Amino acid sequence: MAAAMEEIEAHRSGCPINLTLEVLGDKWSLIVVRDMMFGNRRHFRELLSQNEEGIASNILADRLRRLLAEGVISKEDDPSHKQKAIYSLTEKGIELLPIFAMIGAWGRKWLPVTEALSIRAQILEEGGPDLWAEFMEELRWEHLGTPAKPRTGPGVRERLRAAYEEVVARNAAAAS
Amino acid sequence: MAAAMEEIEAHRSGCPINLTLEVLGDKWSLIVVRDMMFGNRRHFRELLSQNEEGIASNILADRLRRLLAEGVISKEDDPSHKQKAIYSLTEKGIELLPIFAMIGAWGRKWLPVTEALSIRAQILEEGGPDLWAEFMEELRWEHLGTPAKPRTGPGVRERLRAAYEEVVARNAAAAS
DNA sequence: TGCAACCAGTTGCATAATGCAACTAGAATT
DNA sequence: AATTCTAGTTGCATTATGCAACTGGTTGCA
Repeated sequence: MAAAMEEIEAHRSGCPINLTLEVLGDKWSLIVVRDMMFGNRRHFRELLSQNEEGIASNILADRLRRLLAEGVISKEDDPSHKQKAIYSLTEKGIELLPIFAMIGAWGRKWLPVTEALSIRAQILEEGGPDLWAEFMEELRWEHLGTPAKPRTGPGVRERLRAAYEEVVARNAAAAS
Repeated sequence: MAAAMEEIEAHRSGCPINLTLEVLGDKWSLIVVRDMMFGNRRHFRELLSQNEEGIASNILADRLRRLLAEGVISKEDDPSHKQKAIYSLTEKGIELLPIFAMIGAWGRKWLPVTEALSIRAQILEEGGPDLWAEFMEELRWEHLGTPAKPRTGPGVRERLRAAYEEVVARNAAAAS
């Protein structure tokens, strides 16, 4: 009863949009998940140093802590290095992919995106729910250790990465 | 040139997800848009008093100002009342609907939502892109003044509202 | 004409979140 | 033994949020 009351009073409302914003409604949480999902960053230092937006280490530590508490990500020891922690997406985190796809599509249409950084969003938008499902299966294999189906050719993330590299290379050539 | 530099330096990165978070990445902006979209709140006092989460007037004023500056909403005088302002969604704002649908679906699956406040998300999820398109057409008519197609029966928002009322009534009956 | 209710906010102040730079402490590498 | 790599922490300044009271004007009604 007391626990139930606390549960109720801990939230502004039981609206799914509000509850989602209570978990992810800030400027950094989804950036961290994005880097894990699309950039395959699994360690603290990768998330910190390779982050495009320049997240600060204390903010990153705080967000990892919160996402962990919310069950969006999980954390385990890296057997190859006693000090290394491996962060993984949970099923709850993996299922954020359709939200990213929609946000990416909206941002690409209405905001001043750069070509290189929005090519992934474009591919994800054009691929539609089938591609999202394929990517989510790939993420389950990588992050949850579920058995992977036999696949021919590169995975979704690899295709997204290759498209990104291609744009970067093309722009570099055009600038010279 | 200087303006272009400012444009570039004003953003953390040109990633569509990041740019979207710069506009909507806080705990209140999407709540305000949600109330305009699903609750048909068009005046300051409606948004303030009927808000489920208890938004404060200074926060509401600030968010309306920002959303206006970002072009997500528009503002005009109410001809029937000199002091009344009417807030409307722009096309940019209306096209947030698929994001709301995805966020609603995720929140409904993973967070402690209440039945009454999540029935709309359920209907929107079950209706899929066709229902979203129908709702967006309705919003264009209401907010942008585009000519409405002839329609038989209640609109999408009305159906969502009726479903909500039904759950509330059923729960009230069950509690007595 | 006067008064209450309504309108869109603003103001002041306390608390919380963010951002930056430097720093810690243990583990692996050379 | 020294350097580098690991995941963070700490202190401090700035900014955002939240609450409650308040403002200046408008409208409706007696």
